[in-house]
Amino acid sequence: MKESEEINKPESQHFIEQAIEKDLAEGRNGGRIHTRFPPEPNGYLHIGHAKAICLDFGMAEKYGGKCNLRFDDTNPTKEDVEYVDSIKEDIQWLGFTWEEREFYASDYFGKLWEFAVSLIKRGLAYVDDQSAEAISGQKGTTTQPGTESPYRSRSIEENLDLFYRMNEGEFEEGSRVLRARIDMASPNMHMRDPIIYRILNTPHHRTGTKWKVYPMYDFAHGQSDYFEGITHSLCTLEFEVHRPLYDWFIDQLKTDDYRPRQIEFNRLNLTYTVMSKRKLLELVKDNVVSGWDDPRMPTLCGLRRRGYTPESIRRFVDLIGYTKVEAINDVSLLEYAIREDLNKRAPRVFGVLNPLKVIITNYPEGETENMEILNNPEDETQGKRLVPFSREIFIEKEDFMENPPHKFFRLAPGQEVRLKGAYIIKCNGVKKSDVGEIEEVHCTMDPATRSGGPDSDRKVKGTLHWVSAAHALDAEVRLYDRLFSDEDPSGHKDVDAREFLNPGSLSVLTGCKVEPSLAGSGPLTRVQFQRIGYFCTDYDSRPGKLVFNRTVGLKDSWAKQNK
RNA sequence: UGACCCAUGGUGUAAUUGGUAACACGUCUGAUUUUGGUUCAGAAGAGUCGGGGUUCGAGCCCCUGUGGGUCAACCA
Repeated sequence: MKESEEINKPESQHFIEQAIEKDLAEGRNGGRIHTRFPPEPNGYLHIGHAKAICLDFGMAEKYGGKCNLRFDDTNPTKEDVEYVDSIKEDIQWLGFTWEEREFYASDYFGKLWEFAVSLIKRGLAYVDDQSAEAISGQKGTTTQPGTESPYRSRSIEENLDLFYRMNEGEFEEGSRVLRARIDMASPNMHMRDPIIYRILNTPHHRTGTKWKVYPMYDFAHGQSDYFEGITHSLCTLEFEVHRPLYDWFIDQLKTDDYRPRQIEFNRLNLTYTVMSKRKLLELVKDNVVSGWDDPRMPTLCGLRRRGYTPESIRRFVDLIGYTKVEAINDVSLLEYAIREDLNKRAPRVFGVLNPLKVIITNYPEGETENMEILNNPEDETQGKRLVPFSREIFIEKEDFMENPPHKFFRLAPGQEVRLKGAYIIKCNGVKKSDVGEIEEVHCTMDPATRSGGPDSDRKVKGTLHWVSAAHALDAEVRLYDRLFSDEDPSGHKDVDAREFLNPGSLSVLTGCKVEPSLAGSGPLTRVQFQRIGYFCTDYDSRPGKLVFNRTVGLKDSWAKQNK
């Protein structure tokens, strides 16, 4: 039955899978599939990278191939080992492995140098002595062809000599570059004699001061693919115009039938979320956030600390798909993915964000009962826990109203509610302070309504969570409205990320009370506080205090109704 | 006033490659429920950017227009 359904409903493939299967069918590259994930170690990975990671590793997995991890470290001025380590950690956290295939573009500096020399010898590259301004001035515009550099037809010997001397440290940064000799009139700007090597005096995090010249992205990426035997070089849409140049270099390099192929897909955009690495770096450097792993950040480590599971992120990526459309994905889909996952795995516990004391006047003073409660009603294998109950408890302030509107199902004078896992109680009155604030709610309980008791199936309008005042643990809770503010920066061009990370998106609640069963729960323990939402214990806890980050809220139709 | 890419419910994707628009999220009902959660049942919502053409038949092919994106870093 199930099988026939699967047969009738074939998995639809995205265009990249189709392209790969076509290549496979045509026997290209000997039927090999080999991809790579090529981050530049200049920042932390964010959820946008997760989309690329899932594709690169996913395609290799699906088609019995391999996926390399390759750090695209051709610009020492921006890169650092700190980032290398975090990137590796995040990929593994997502559940992928590159096995022993950890590579660096800088591994190929020697080969790249030789290839450049070979291009010079073939008259396909030359040293240009002009300034950056002069070169860009000659580039022409998108509608007008460029003009040729006066150095374009230097002799091979002179080019060779100059290129060697560039790498000896004889010339200043910016004084000379090596350019590919292609076509200054090409309608594609990238083909107008692109710069392929520049002089940089910053020491490289891996090769130190060995090199004085460094290859540009276009002169490193495709060749690195070629050196590694990559068959499918998957990248984002903005590299589409680079493809002719990618192919041009491969043409000059290849010696047999093997050739890597670049395929572009749409990058991940999320509503209300700033995704630019440069802007995220600003937030970190200016201490607007506590670090790359601040739970408000869309970085993988930020999401992790916020309580997102790797499964939920992979599921989300799966849901949004791969196309060539510049899409903006709604965060609600991400939130759905984490809710779906946590709903299955997170144990339910009681917690009270804004405590309101309830005194059960007919409950004996000093007595304590341990209520046995299912950790997850949908999954009995998660067991039960004992929650202490006593005369004085806390409930959520929001769960009591002195003058309730119509259809308010919770506690109010004269109204009955069930305390989940315990008794049905009825409110008889309140005690107010001099200024009229409600300090205590006075209730009576019905012993026969204890969970499992004779009258336990009596229907009441609402069920509240609660925490015994004497047993409750202090906690600090951080609520995040969204990753960023209500205004949607994803549609804006050059936004200042700070403007969108408004302080209102984070509120820190102290004086919160949680169930004693939470004592000693380690960092990144994910729980669902009944009626409040899904939370994650933070490793940033201070001694003696439990700190929770809200992962995502519950769907709350009552709140929605009353907006 | 160029090259390349893109256009399907509010959002993201599908459509056996030319056979009469499907799925998920979101939204809205209703039922169950010791979480106003979950689960379950159901509904509304696009006729596929416009205009031509080919065809018995077009979301898929062709032409043309419109709209959007990318490209003129010694960044990746």
